[in-house]
Amino acid sequence: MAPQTKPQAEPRIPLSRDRVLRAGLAFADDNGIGSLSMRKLGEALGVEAMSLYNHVANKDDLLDGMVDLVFSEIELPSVDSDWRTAMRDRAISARQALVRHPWAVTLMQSRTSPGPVTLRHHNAVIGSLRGAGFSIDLAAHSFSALDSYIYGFALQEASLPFDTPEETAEMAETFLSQFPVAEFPHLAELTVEHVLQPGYDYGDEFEFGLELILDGLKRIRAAT
Amino acid sequence: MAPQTKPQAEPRIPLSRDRVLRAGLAFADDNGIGSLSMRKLGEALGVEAMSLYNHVANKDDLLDGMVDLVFSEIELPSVDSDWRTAMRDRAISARQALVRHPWAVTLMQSRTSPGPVTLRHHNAVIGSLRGAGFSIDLAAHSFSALDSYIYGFALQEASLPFDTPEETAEMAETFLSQFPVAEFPHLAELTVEHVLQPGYDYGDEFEFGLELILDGLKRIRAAT
DNA sequence: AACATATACTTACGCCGTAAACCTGTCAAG
DNA sequence: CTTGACAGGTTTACGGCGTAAGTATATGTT
Repeated sequence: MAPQTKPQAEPRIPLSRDRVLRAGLAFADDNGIGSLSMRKLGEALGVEAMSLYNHVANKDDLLDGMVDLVFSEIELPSVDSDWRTAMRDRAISARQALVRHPWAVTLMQSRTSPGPVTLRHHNAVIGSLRGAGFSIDLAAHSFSALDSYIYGFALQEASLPFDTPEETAEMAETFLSQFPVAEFPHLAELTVEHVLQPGYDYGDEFEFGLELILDGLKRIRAAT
Repeated sequence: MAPQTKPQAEPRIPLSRDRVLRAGLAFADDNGIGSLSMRKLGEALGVEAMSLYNHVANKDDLLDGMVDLVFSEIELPSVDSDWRTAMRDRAISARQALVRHPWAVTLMQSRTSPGPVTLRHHNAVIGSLRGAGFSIDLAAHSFSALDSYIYGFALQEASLPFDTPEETAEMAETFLSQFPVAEFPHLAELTVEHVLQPGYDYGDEFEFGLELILDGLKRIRAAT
C-alpha cells in the first residue's frame, strides 16, 4: 500500500511569483479587492499566508504586480495605424481591461512605482504621437487628456452599482422612489428619459467622449 | 480642593456627526486616508473609538459623510453665466476641491450611496445644460464626458509622488537614473524636454483637456 | 427626588499584515 | 551513502483593525 492515499490528487505545483500574482488577480476579480488578504490568497493557493512572502516582498508588492499584469492586457498602440486609430484602439483596449478588473482603477492611484510593463506602455503611447508629428508639448497634453478621460471613465463605470440592464432598471426605480423627485427634477428627468430607456448601457458613453477628444487633438495638430 | 484638577482644560465640547465628519476630513488631509482608523480618529477628538458610533453608523458611513463634505466644497454651476462658463467654473472648482482632498477621488468609487449634497450637485449640472438647450441625450453625454475627465485628471494628479517643482525635478532625476533610457526613449525625452523644464506644473494640463472637451460640446450643440 | 435618555467608556472577538523561528524535501560535494 | 546547505514551506506571535455587547454617567424632565 502506498504510504499516502490522501484525496489530495495534485502533486503540489510549486509556487512562483507569477502564480501568486495571477491568483491575486483572479481572487480580486471574483471577490473584490477589498476582501483580498494574504491569508485568503494563501488558502486559494492551498498554502499558508506566510509562504507567499517567499515570492512577493509584502502586500504592496503583490498589488504592484497585479496592476502591472492588468497593464499587460492593454494593447500597445499599433505602429501600422495612423495616430488616431492607434489612440482609439488602445483607449478602447484600456477600458476593456479595466472593465474586466474594476479594482485596478483605484489601485493604480496609490501605487507610485510603475512596473516595467506600465513604463513600456507609456513609452509606446508617447512614441506613437511623436511619430505622427506631435510636438513634445502637444504629445504631453494629449497623453494627459486621453489618460485622464480613460481612467476617469473607468472609475465612474466601476462605481456604478449595477452591471446588467435589469439591475440598472431596478436601481433606477428604487433610486427614484427614495429621493424627493421635486428636489432633483433634472436628475429624475434624466433617469426616466435616458437611463430607463431600453438598450441603455453606460459603457456606450465611452466612445462619445473619446471621439470628442480625438477630434479636438486632430484640430489642434492641424493648426500647428 | 476640587475633586479633579487634571491638566485637561477644555470643558469637553460634545461630539456631533458634523464634528466627527470634519475631524475625519482633517485627519485624512493630514495623514492620508490609509491611516485613518476609528481608534485614531477617536484619539484626535479626545474620545474613545466606540463613542464615534453614537454619531456615525460605521466606518463606511463616516467615509460617505466625508465624501459628501468634499462635494459641498464644489461650486454649483452658476445660473447667471452661459453654460460654457458655468461648466468651466464648476470643473475648476471640482479639481481644486480634489487637490485639497486627494483621498476623496478614490473614495468616491466604492461609495455607491451618494449623499444629498452630491445629488444636488449632479442635479444642478444637468439642469444647467438642459437650460442652455442641450437635449437630454446630449446633456447625459456631456455630463459623462466632463466628469470622467475631471475625476480622471484628479486621479492622476493625486497619484503623482511629488507636489513641489523641486520634488518633481528630484523624482524625474532618480527616475531617469533608474530605468534604461535606451529602452524608453520617448518617456526619457518627454521627461527631459517637458517635465524638467522650468515652470512645469502638471496641474496646468487640466485646462488644456477641459477646453478641448468644452470646444467639442459647443460644436456638437451648434450642429443640432 | 426619581427617572429616562443620550452619550461616553470598557471589554472582547475575529480578522488583518508580517517578523521570527522552525521544519522538511532536494541536491551537490565528500 | 553520508552530510550539510539551502530553498521554500509552516507555526507562532504581536500589535492594530472594525465593531458587537454591556456598562457607566451626565443631563433634562417630571
